[in-house]
Amino acid sequence: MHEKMGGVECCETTEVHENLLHIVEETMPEETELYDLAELFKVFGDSTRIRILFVLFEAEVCVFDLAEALHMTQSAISHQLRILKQNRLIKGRREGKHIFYSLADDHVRSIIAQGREHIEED
Amino acid sequence: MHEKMGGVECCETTEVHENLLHIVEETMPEETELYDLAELFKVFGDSTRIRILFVLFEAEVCVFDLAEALHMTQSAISHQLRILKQNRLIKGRREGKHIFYSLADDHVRSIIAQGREHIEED
DNA sequence: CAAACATATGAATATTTGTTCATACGATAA
DNA sequence: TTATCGTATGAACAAATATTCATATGTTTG
Repeated sequence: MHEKMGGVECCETTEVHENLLHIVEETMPEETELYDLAELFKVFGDSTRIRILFVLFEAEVCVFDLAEALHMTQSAISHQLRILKQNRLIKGRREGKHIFYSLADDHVRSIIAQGREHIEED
Repeated sequence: MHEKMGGVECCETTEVHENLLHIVEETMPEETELYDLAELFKVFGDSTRIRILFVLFEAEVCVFDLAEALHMTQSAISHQLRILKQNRLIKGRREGKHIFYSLADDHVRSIIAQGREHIEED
């Protein structure tokens, strides 16, 4: 009887499968939200961007100073700022020739804080 | 006088730079922690792994059932489980031929929750 | 023991991604 | 306006990564 599932043999009963599939169907976010979530965390998944965020934790800083503080090219920083801005992690404010960047909201702080907590476990 | 900074001309005074560099030096985590942080978030930065985690939010599940629930190859799932396990986001428990996977701790839940909150802003 | 099942893993491939280089854009000052 | 400064951006290249395929490992059953 079990072999009639199309070769599927894993686990004891088919009930478990149906139950799981049902629960997954109910609680799994929509395809677009899953994609956006992954996209968001991808932004945090680069040490250069993380370092930029740590600087912006302390002050509102222009591109040039960010580049200097992190010992990186203005272009490299600018490219990363663009990604951070697109994902609404930071925002830019123009003041003459400068553009000063700062955190967009406090989720950035709490997400990174949670990450640090996880890492600092033994 | 400003030109003597080695061509550096940005921003009004050199004080700002020194101040920023000092603050950054004080508050920036160590190189290894920054790398580990980025590495952790990189793990969340893939929709397949996110989907696996959402399944494990609901139940302890074996590899085969995960593959079935997510309509993916056993091999693809296994590769991703390895990454999740290496970063201590999940843990495996052997029971006969099966290996049941579950969340390692609650940081996983809260990190993803924070991510969803950020996304669900207008 | 051999056979079957559940899972893991190495190699190969296609795609994604971060940095560099050159250049363009926008604002200000002369 | 022209020159200069601060920033943005497109193309190119190298490095990282997710999936597939084939195969190996480990466990149970006959």
